[in-house]
Amino acid sequence: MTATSECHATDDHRAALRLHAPVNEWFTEHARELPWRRPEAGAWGVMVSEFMLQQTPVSRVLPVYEQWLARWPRPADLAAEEPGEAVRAWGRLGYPRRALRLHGAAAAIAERHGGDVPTGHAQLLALPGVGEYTASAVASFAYGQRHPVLDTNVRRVFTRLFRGREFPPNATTAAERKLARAVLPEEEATAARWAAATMELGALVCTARKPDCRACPVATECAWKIAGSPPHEGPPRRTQTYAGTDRQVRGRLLAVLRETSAPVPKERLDEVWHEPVQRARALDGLVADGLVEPLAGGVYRLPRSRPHSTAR
DNA sequence: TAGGCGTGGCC
DNA sequence: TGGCCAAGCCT
Repeated sequence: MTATSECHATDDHRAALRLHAPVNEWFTEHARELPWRRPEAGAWGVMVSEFMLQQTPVSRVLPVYEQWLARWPRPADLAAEEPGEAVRAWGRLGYPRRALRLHGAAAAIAERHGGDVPTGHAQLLALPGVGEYTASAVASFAYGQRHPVLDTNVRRVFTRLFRGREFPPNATTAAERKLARAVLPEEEATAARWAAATMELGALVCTARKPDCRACPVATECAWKIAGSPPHEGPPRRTQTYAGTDRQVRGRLLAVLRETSAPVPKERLDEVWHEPVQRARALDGLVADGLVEPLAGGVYRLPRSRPHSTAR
């Protein structure tokens, strides 16, 4: 570690001290009322919401979240269910492997943690589908712990505020983690609130396309705004193609199976895509992922057997 | 570590 | 219109 970078972190830390109060006060004033922020949501509600919100907008999560919590109010309720039912209830949220992983996480919680969402960051991280972000988010939002929470919103806010650039790098860097830790409030409850507040600021004000700097509580401190809001430089931001990809085929195949409780003959699945090689590859991929269960006689259904070990 | 993995709304 | 974007994870 060079002296220069140590100094940089210290400078960031000093700069951040002036930001904690205005950002957290802005959050008090402007935070959206979301069901997983209600006290009665509990840690399980927080965890379910975090899985569903991975790469998926709040507006589309809301109805599915309500149905999910009503049907499976505790981890053990979901764990006792067929994994295919989790995939079905996932509906059109996208990335259905998340449904399978949430089911696996519920099973692990039931088996390893007595049915209660664990409080330790390492225990959370060991659950299927829980990465660095989700473990920190659950520990922070559900249990009020002090963790750097680096999601796409926070990365963008910090990049603008402290680095003077419009967008963060494609992949999260060690420098970003260091920065997030350096600017984290010392006091536990303040840090947990800061995590939620910086995320909300990124979601509502410091947005990717049209940041509303007039509404920003720390606009006068923002390095990017002070620099004249220079446009993004460097490598183009990673974007995803979809039309014509295996993902689109997988989506169509799974949509058929979600809507049918009885096993579906392969001929019915063949109707969703014209190109046989890609169609077969997509179906094989779904089977390999445990999202589809092949039965004897060329029929398919959502998985009944436990597809994955809950160990990790 | 780059790339696979859904879906839909927005401008 | 179509590229961009949305509270990532996993290999």
